[in-house]
Amino acid sequence: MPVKISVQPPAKPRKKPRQARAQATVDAITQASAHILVAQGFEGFNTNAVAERAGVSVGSLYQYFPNKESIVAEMVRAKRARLLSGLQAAEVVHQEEELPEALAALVAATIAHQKGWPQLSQALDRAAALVPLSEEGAALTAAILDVLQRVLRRHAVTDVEVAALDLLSLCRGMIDGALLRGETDTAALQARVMRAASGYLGIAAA
Amino acid sequence: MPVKISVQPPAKPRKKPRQARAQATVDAITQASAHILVAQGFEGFNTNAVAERAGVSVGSLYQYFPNKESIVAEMVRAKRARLLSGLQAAEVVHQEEELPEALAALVAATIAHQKGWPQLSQALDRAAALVPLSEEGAALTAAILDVLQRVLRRHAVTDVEVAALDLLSLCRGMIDGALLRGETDTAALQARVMRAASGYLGIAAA
DNA sequence: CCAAAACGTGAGCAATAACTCACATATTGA
DNA sequence: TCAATATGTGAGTTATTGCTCACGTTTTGG
Repeated sequence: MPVKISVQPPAKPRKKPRQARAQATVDAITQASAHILVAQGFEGFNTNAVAERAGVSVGSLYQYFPNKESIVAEMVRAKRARLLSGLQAAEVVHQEEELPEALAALVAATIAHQKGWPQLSQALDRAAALVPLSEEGAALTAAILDVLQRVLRRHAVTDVEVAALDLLSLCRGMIDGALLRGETDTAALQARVMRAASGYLGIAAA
Repeated sequence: MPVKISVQPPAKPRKKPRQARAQATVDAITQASAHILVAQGFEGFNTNAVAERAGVSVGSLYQYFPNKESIVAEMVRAKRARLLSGLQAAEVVHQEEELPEALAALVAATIAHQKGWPQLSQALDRAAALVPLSEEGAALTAAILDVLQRVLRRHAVTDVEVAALDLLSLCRGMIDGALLRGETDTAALQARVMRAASGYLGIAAA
């Protein structure tokens, strides 16, 4: 049994869809992948099942994705990109306000981001650890942390690197847990997360 | 493609090891499983690899575990049992003290529990979602929440059910994140977690 | 000492799944 | 109109892996 190669080029690129029907095929594949990831996890995520559920042939799948990992990698990339947009928007809008308000905006953006389909959010987060991400995917992760660090630094928080990581872990944990057990009152959730985050930073909640 | 059967009896039991060498075999299997889970995740966790790494034959493996899921289920059960012990001990020792001190003891127990081999802790937490746990495993999870709820209730915290879940998510997230990125200063970590938890509960840190 | 029970072995069966390829159909641009 | 290009197909190849079973070895109890 040969040991897994430590790092290999994340994915030899395949062709991009040029016609509308090709884009529809790609969309069907990612949709089907989402459903299967939620239902079965990365275990049980196989290209034959994805193709069948998407209503396309495996051959079509491999025209646009070089391997099954790349499907997940692309989904993770897209999700990270959406979160980053949300956070950047919140950062800009609340640029002039005090820390509690700015933080509240970031937390709200994170909750909104996970709220749509929390099971998929969780499945992708788990799967992200098992596949080689694209360069862009990794860069997005760093950019997300950057936003948080910038906001904290602007408000004179000390030990910004650790604080950003801690706050991200804290929020992810609480939000994920609450949404997965079916909580729908996002205002209440937001308030609870803010109590914890404010306590961490030693400030009063907004 | 037949749909996965929703719920089947978690595991038909196999024989228990009676002689010392049999116990050694079982231990070798769980040790090997730990290494493989850490290195490859539940993906890449296969019985042939486990047996080879353990230095036993697959046949021996299947004498004590009815299927590969049951190996993980047993590891999860054992880990939950250890955490529960730690929490119960902390609960008893700090029974007479105020909430900040009692909470600090619980947090310390949780950190100590994850500290030994954080990668394995994380791998097991992830894998736990993918295998049917034994009844005992599920009961242990409930018991862990119970300890937290008892402590909170004793100190007149409101909304104990939600608070217990939130605190558990919050701690898990922060502790996991910090230990996985190699943090070794557990006292500092404990202080940061306590700031967040205290803020959540609206009390002063210990 | 010896039979029965416990333990250990590993080749190999059957199922699954990643991925290819030879070929068919649809669309486009001139 | 029609070739070039894009897209779609799915049976088949190859490798992996969960698990069994027929058999050998070690330990135990009387």
